[in-house]
Amino acid sequence: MRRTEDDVKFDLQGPHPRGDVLGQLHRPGQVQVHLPVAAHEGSSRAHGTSAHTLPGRGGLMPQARSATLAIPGRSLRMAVPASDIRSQFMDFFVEKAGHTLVRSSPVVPHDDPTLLFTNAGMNQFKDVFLGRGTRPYRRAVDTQKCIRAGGKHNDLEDVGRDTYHHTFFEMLGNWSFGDYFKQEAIAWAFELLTEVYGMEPDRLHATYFGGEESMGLEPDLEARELWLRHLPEDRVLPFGMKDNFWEMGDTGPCGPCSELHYDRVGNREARELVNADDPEVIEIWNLVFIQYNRESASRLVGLPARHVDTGMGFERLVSVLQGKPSNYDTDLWAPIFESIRSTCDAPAYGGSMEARADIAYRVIADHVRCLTAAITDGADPGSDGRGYVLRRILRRAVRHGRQTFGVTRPFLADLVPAVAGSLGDVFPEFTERQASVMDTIRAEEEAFRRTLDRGLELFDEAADVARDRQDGTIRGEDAFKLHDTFGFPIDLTTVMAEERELAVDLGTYERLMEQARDRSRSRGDSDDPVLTLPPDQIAGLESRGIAATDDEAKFGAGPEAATIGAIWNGRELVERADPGQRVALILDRTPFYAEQGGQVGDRGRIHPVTGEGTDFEVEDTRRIGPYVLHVGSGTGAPLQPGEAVHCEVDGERRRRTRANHTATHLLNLALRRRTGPGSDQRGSMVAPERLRFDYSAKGPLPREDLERIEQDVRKAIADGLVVHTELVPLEEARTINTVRAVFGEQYPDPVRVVSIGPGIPELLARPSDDEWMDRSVEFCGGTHLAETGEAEEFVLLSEQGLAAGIRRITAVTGAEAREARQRAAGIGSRIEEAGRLEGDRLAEAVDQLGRSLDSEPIGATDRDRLEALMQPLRAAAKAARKQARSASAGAMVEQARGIAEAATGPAVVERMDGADRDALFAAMDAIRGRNPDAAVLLVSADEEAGKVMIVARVPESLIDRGLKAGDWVRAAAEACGGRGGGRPDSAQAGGKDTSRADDAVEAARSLATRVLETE
RNA sequence: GGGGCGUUAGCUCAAUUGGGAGAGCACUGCCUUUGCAAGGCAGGGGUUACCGGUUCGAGCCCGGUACGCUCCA
Repeated sequence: MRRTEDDVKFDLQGPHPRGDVLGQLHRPGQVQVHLPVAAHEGSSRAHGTSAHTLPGRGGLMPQARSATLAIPGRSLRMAVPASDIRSQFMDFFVEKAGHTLVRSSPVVPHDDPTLLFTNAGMNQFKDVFLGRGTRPYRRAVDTQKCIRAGGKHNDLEDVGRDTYHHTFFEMLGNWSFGDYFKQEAIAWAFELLTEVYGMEPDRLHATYFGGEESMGLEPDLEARELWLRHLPEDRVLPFGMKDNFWEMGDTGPCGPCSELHYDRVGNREARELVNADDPEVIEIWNLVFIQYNRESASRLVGLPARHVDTGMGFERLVSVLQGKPSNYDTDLWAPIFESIRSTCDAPAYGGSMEARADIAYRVIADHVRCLTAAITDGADPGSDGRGYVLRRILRRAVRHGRQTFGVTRPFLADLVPAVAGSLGDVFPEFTERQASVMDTIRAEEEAFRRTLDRGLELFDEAADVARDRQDGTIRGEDAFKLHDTFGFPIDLTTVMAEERELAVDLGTYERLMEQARDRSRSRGDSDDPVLTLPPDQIAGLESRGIAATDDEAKFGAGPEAATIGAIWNGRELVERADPGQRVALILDRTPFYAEQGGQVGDRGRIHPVTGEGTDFEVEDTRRIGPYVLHVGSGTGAPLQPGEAVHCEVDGERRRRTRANHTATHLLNLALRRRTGPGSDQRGSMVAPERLRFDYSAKGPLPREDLERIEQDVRKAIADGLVVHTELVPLEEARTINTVRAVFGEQYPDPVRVVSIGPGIPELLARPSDDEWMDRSVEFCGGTHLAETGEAEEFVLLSEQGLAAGIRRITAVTGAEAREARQRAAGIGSRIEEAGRLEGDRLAEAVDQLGRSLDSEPIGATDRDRLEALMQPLRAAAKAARKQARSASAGAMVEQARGIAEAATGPAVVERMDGADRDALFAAMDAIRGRNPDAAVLLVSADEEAGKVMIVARVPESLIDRGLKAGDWVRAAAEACGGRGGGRPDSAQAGGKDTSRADDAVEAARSLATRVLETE
C-alpha cells in the first residue's frame, strides 16, 4: 500500500503535544514529519496488550498512539523512543505473523568454544541450521545481545571514530525454521519498515544475489521478483558473492541473501551509492535465505528444510527512525552520556567526529555497555581469551577518561547504572547483576591503576634516557618493553611522549613487536588432531549416511555390541585401522561416556565380535557434533568400517568417576548451605582420581566453613541417599526451586534432572516446597552413583584462588580419600615424635616434616591443623639452629682472640676447624679488630661435608704491597684441591680435600711471605 | 596455546662481573621531649616463592614448579 498521498510537510512550532519529542530538527524551527496512516489502521487491529511483550513493557505501538494525536489528514514522523522501536519489531512479528518471542541468548556463548562472544543473532540457532537441534516453534523473533570485539568480527578499533561501530549492539531478527521463506520474509520486511516504521519507500534499495557462474550459482531471481512488487526496477540491484551470499563456514548451510539499504538524504538518485561505503546510504536489514548445504568447495546440495535468518542492527535502525546522523545521537546513548558528563565532570557532548572529548564520550559509552553486557553474562576481565579482550576494552575506556577528562580515580563502574537504566527493561539481568558487575569493574580499574603506576616509572626512566640523547626520541626497545611487560599500549606511550615533547622510535618498536609475534607463533603446537573432527568431515560423514552415534547406553555402561561406522586418523577418514595406529572409531551406538559437562571421557576396550586377537584400547572418548569418537589404538588384526564389535567400558575407572561426580553435586549443595546464593558454579572437572569445582566468591573460605562443608558431604555419604535421574520437560524442571543451573548454560529440552534424596515425581508434585532448598537437584548429563554410600569417604584437598573472584576446590573420594586421611594421621604422629627432639635432630625433623606437608596430598583441613601443630616446632628448630650458630661463632671468636694475641708479622694464617662461614668471618673480624693492619686468612676443614673453607681479608696497605686476597685464597685452595677468588680486599675459596688443609695453610703462609718480602 | 617480566624483613623496595643479605617505614626496649605524623640510641625480624643443577662459593647463572603481571594467537 502506498501512502505518499498522506504525506504532508509542515512547520512545527513550539513544544510538541506529546512533550517527549526526541527528534532532531532538520532545519531550525522545522521538523520533517509524515504519518503512516495505513500502518496505523493496520496495526490498531493487530496490536493490543500482549503476553508476548518484553519484560517490563506493557503498552504497544506508541507510534500508532501518537499518530492518533496528530492532526487528521497530516502525517507526523516524530522521534519515537528506541524502546518503542524495539517493541514494535517484536509485536509486528508476534501479532502479525505468529512468531514466538525468544529471549536473547547470553553474550558469552558457554556452549560454543569456537566463539569468543555471541556476534550474530543466529548463534543461538546454529544447531537448528546445522540440523542437529530443534525448537518447539518454527517462527521466532528476538533481539540478540551481540559483541563484536576480539574475534573474526572485530569492531574495537573503529569505535569512537565514526558514527556507527559498536563493540556491543542489539541485533533484531525474525527467523523461520523450515517454515516460511522468501515471499513472506520480504513482504513483512517491507511492510514493517514502510508501514509500521513509516520509512519513505523512495529511500529504500533492495539488493539480491546476482549469481556466480564459476561456482555454478544461479542469480536469485525469485528474490528480485518479490522486491519488484514493492520497489521500482532501478532500486532492486544485483550483487556478488561477497555482499549477497551467506556462508556459515567452509561447509555447511548457506544461501543467497537480500539486503535493504536506506538513503539518509532522500529525494535523489542514490543507487550508485549502495554497497559503496557511503555513510549516507547504509545497509539496515539483511535477509538470509538458507537453501543449500555446502558439502565441499565445489558441491552444493539443496536443503529439504529451508530457513530464514534476518538481522537488523538496532542502534542503526533507531538512528534512521529518529532522523539522527549518528547512532550516538539517539536516546539509547543520552542517559549514558549524561552519566559520563556528571561522573567525569566533562564538557557537554558536542557530536564532533574530530574533537577528542567527543571521541572519548563515544568510546567510554560504547565500552561500558559492552563490559556491562559481558560481565553480566558471566565473563570476567582476565589475561587470556575473552577475558583479555574485556581487559583491553576496559583499559581503553579508562585511558580515555584519564587522558581526555583527567579522571584518575575509578569511574567506569559508576556508569553501569546508566546502562542498566537504559537497557534493564529489555534485559532484566542488567539490573539484577548490576552490583556485582560494578564490583568487578571497579576491581579491574584498580588493578589497571597499579599497572599504570609501575609502567610510569619505567616510562620516566626511558624519557630521561631520551632527553639525554641528542635526538629526544624514546628508544623502540623501551616502548616495546612498556607494551610487552607493563601493558602500555603504544598510543599511550606516544601521547605521553608528546606531552614531554619527545618522539618515539616506532620503527624499532614495530620490528620488535613483529619478532615477538613470530616467537609466540612459531612454537604453537596444535591440538591432538585425532581428538577432533573438522566441520567438513562431519558434513562428509553425514552425506555418506553415517548415522549420529546413539549413546543412550552410556548410563548403563554394560558391554554392548556395535558396528564400526567410520575410522578417523586425524587427517582423513580411512578404510582400515592398522595395529598400533592411533585412530578414532565412530560407532553406530556406544556405552562409552564422551567428555561432557566436566566429566572426563571413558576408557575401555573394543574388539571384533568374531575375530580373536584384535584388542582396541580406548584411551579417551569425545563427542564432536553428532558423533562419538573412541580414540586409541589396537593390537592384532586391523579394524574396518562395517565390522561388528563388542564394547567394554573400563568399569573400575567409571565407578570412581561416578563417585566423584555425585560428590561434586553434594559439594555444590554444601557450599551453597555455607556461603549462600552468592557462589555460582563456574565450572567443574570430574575425573576418576579427583574432582575440581570452580565457583565465584569474594574471597577464600574460612577454615571453619571448609570443615563444615567437608562434614556435610561426609554426612550425606554416610546417610546412603538414593540418587534419582529422570528426563523432565525443561519448563517444568525449572520450576523446582532449588535448581541452580550453571550460569549462562543452555540446556536441552527435555533436561536430565539428577536429584540426591527426594524422588523426582515428588519434586515435581510440589516444585516450590522449601524443603527442596536443602536438597541437591541439578541439571546434569553425567553418570552418578546409585546411592551416595558408594562414595565411601570424602576429603577436601585444597581451596585456592583461580582468578579474581573465582575459587577452586579439589577433592577426592573412596580409596584416595582414605589414603589422604591415613597420610595426614601419619604426619601427625611424626610431628608428635619430633616434639620430643632437640637441637640438630629437631631441626632436621622439622625440615623433613615441612617437605612432607608441602608435597604429600592430604586434606585441606588436616593440613591446616598440622600446620598449626608445626608452628611451635618450627620456632623451636629455628631457635636451636640460631643458638648453635651463635655458640659456634662465640667459640670461634674466643679462639680467634688467642690467635690475635699471639699474632706476629703482617699476615696471619691459621686453621680453625668446625666453623661455618659466619663463624669464620666473626673470628676473622675479631683478629682484625686487634690487628687492624694485618692481612688475615683462615682455613676451616669440615670432615663431615668433605670440604675446606678459606676466607681472607687484606688491608689497603698490604694490597699496595702486592698481596691480593683473591690470589691469596686461590693459592691456598689449590693446595687442597679447590678453587676460589674474590676482590683484592676480601675473598673466599674452598677446597675438597680436608686431609690437605694444612697444605693450604702452608701455601698461604709461603705466598704471603714471598710477596711481602720481595718488596 | 605460546612468549616476556616479576616473586628478597610485616609493608615499599635496594644489592656492581657470582664473593659477608641491606635501606626506609612499621615493631620492641631505652633515652630525650608535657601533648599533635617529634628526635636520638639500641634491638628483634630473612629457608632471597618452591624443587633441582652448575660452582670452592648462587638473591644473582641454568632447568623445572607455583603464584602474579603482561603481550601475542
